[in-house]
Amino acid sequence: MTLKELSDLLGLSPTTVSRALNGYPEVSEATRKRVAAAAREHGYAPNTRARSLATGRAMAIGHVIPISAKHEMVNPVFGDFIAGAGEVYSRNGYDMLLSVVPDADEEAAYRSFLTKRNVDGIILHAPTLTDPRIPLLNALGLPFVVHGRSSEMDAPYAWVDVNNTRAFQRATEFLLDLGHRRIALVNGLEHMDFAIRRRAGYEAALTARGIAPDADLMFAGEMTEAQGHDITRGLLAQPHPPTAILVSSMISAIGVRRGIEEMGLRMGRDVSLITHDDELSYFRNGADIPVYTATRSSVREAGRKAARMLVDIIEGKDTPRDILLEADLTLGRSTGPAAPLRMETG
Amino acid sequence: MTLKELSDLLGLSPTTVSRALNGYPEVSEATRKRVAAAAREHGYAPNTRARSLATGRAMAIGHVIPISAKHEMVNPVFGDFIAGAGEVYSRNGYDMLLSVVPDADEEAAYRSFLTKRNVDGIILHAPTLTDPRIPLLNALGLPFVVHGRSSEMDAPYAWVDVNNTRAFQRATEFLLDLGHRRIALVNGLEHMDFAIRRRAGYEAALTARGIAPDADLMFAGEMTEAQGHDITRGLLAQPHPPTAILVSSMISAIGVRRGIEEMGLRMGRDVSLITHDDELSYFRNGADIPVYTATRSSVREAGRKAARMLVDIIEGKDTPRDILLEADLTLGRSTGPAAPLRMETG
DNA sequence: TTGAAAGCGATACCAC
DNA sequence: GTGGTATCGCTTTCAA
Repeated sequence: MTLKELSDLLGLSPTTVSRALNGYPEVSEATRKRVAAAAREHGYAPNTRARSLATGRAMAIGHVIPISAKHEMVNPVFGDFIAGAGEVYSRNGYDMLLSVVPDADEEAAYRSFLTKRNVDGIILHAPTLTDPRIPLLNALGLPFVVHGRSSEMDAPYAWVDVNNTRAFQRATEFLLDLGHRRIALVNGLEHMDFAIRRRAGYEAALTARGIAPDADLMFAGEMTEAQGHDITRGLLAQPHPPTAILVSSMISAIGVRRGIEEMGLRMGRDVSLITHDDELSYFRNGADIPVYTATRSSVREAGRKAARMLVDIIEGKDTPRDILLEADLTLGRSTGPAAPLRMETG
Repeated sequence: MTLKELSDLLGLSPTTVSRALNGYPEVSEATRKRVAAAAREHGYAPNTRARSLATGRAMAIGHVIPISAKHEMVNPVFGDFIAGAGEVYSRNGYDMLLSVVPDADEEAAYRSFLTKRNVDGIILHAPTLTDPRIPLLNALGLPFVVHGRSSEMDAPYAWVDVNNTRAFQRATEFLLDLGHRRIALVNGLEHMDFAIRRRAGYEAALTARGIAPDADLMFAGEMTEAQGHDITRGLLAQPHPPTAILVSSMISAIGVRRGIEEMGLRMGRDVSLITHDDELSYFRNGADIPVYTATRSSVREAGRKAARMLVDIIEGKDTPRDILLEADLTLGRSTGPAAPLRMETG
């Protein structure tokens, strides 16, 4: 069913039917009702391509998911972010275009979005400390919102981020409060902005208590099961192993747990663990003090916020240009008795 | 830069330029070279929307990601599947359209793809035992490939699946070989086809050894951290707890591990664990016998295969209509000494 | 309040 | 081997 067919059916011109359906004011209420009814009855929906050819708007938003050429693994938080963004898009009539590219080909992907004109804007994922994609997109004139920040980039850009620094600072403080002194950090690759911030939070907490960050306890790498596993085995084989481990990713944490198990150690007694984006990562001590890190639900919320921001920018609406989400674990779900992250005092 | 502008520049007609760019045979080699050079130089790329309006083909493929209305969680395997599919699409000039919808609205999403005509085909995710979307898509006449199967559906359809039955049968046999007799199953929701198959494999292995499947050890639910956690705490509090747990999902397994830790038990001694889609899930006994389950890499491979199949179907090429992948853990990565999944004999 | 007609940017048929 | 032109389905200006 096309607009023309529908209008023939109604004995109206395509013009009028189009106006009725798109809420133009000059159509009489009676006509509008009649048109809407017929459209519904015959299951009419405008052809997206024809519409966007006519309007010059694609009604689609692009997400470029960079995947590591080495490990070919997709960070699972993308799934949650995208789910959040998708909600907002569908409510606003936008499609979501996903482009999965090896990290090297990213620039080509953006240019292709521009030249093919199939998106009205894009969401930038996984920004580095000084991300070259930001000036690129600014130069291309394609509206965009960054999921995360690019701290050393001075060009202005819109962003949505969780407070990584604070999350890791709080988590570290919490472990310190329990009496831990040797706390390891299993982090993402440190050209990533989020990883830098996480380490900064971790170091700030240590330093504030007069503990010098120990390079032997700090690790950065791609967040895979194998990474967590290998690092943990190495750590726990040291003469002075850490008593607690702070892990940047749910996936790495799987490996960390495996490593601890393989060494025959017991969680919460021999070693304690805080994971950043695990939905179950609520850790409480006896006094019910929450630790702040990001859960998968909060990533989803970030997706919603970023999509909202981008849609507003595209449509010329007034909108804040940056949002910092406090990823508060009190949002997390708490079932049954909590595991103590205790420090052995014996 | 549009086709018209480019052709004016070259002193040719848009027709000729279009033909040159699209590899039509009647263009002279000289012209083709000249056109290609000019196109490259001026960064010309055809407007996707105009092209697909003219050809009637969208050059895009839709994925509908259903999210549970209750938990709002996205199964992380989608990320891996989509990464695999994305590779194939971009190599073949297709875009990927993602539609994230609450499971209730799925049918509307398909119809909307059809009426808006913005995809040439779709990938169906997470099929149930008799999935109503299959006859729906058949009726709509939209080409599709199912990621998984719908066992009790008799209509023909194309699919790509991992061998869930065999994976769980092998994993169970492996635990039985180690001496385990009380093996729990933490499964996905059992209206899902994959969950039914996994249970079937598990039960087949038990039955073959003369062990009657015990309903008290079998659980089905949404695969979240909380699910694994809650079930595990319940299981381990029983008078006769299982000595091993077979878990359908990496995410549930995070909760299972938490549960085991919280009960103060030791992995591999008090309880053993096999997880289905964890990249580190290579488990070996002393004799280096691999256990077959699906890793994230194999899901990615499934994504590639499904995309390839769908593209071939859309383009009218000859292609197999079903592929069963053996998800072989020997594909998995093996670092360091493996953890024994031993059975205590004391 | 409604309609006719000109694009939007490509492809494809038909002449030459 | 090349070019003119209708066409895809819609929006939008201009007239009525």
